[in-house]
Amino acid sequence: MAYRKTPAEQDRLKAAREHLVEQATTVVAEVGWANASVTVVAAAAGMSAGSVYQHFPSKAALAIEVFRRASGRELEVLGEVLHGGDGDAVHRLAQGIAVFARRALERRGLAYALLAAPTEPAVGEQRLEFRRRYRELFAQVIREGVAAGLLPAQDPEITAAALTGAIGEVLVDPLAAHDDGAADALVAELTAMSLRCAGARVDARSVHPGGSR
Amino acid sequence: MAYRKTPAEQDRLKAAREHLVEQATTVVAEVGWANASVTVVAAAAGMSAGSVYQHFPSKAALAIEVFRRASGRELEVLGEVLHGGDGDAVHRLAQGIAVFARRALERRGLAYALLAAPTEPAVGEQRLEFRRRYRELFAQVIREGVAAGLLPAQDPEITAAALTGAIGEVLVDPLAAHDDGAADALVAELTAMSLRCAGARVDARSVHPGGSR
DNA sequence: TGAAGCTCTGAATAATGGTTCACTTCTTTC
DNA sequence: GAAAGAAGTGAACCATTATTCAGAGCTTCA
Repeated sequence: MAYRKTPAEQDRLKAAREHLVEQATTVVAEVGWANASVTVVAAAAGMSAGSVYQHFPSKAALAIEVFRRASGRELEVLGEVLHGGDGDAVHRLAQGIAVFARRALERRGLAYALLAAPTEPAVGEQRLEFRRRYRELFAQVIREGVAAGLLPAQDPEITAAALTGAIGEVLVDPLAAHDDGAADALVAELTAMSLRCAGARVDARSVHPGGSR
Repeated sequence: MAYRKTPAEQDRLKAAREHLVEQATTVVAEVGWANASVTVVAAAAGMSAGSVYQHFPSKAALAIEVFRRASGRELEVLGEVLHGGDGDAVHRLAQGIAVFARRALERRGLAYALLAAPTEPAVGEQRLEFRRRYRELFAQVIREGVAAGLLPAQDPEITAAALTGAIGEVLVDPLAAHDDGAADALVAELTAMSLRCAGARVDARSVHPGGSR
């Protein structure tokens, strides 16, 4: 046997795969899923179409990886703020929504691709899956808030679903727009609305539209 | 000249077109946009694939017609309840949401296709367009409610967008599910949540989960 | 250095599904 | 009933793209 993959070679492959995923993410953020063909994505990553299949068994698999990574990051950040943050449940809820919205508005192309852009069924399923997870995160905080007497009795799953949908819908237009006027006002209004939605007594003081992460 | 389209013949053509649109709607409701190929839809309407092009210049045009009609009906019903209904703005808002949700739950397949099922870009654009219109309907009632002192100061456009997204997201799972358990509870909870969202003081008495239209 | 075995390439292939079109069938009118 | 012209048919056509694969070029190791 005259050839065996050396560790360095393995690293190189892994790095190439990484680079491919990153570039694919960029392409998707720029032109949307529909226009991100294998050839275009491969070219952006500086490789040929055929090489993509060295790293992924199909285009769908690559698309899923791109989606999961990007969405996973957001989910993680949201989870940290909602459950690892400080303050009571309502405060954390407000913070979480504000952080989420801000991050989205800072990466419009990507956020739009993840939230709304038309895509192949495989990615659509991921979207549903991740929405379910966002919902679960929200539901936990809401349950906590209800238990602490900060929020009125309600079905936390429904409010959580509503928040997930509401945030997405409120952001869609601003994300598609080209100017980013009034991002602060938007975030403040969205947060206030979300708190009402959950039944928190509106207390503008508990919201700090500042720090964007 | 030995042939001229007779009125009866024109009617027959119009009826055929009508039938095509209706059957296409049924097919879409049953199998989703993705599986509603021209051949399948044509077969359902009892005609050949080629004949579809007698009535529509392209598959996309037919899909758009199907979407606009079905969504248009819902928009109309919602508009009637929101603006033509009786009671104050808050009451009408609650009624509108309840009616919308109920109608969706009674036509799950169609509602799912209109609200969430993956589809070609042309229909996706229609979806955005119609969501904008739903939003506008909600925004008007909310403005009215604010003006009447029934709702707190807020950006009606944002709350309206939020309601649009929230209702859709809350319904997605139940629409996809096969049992229709607890539809009443769902509608009641959704309505209450929506009212909180708009900032109405929750008054369960103002909601009548009854009559489904 | 050279054999072995890998990665990379990109043109060829395959599959899907909308669209066309030569032909058949039906309607109208004289 | 026959000519003129429209509607209907469905198999062939076409466009688009994901996927494959034979060959070129590297990397490893004796």
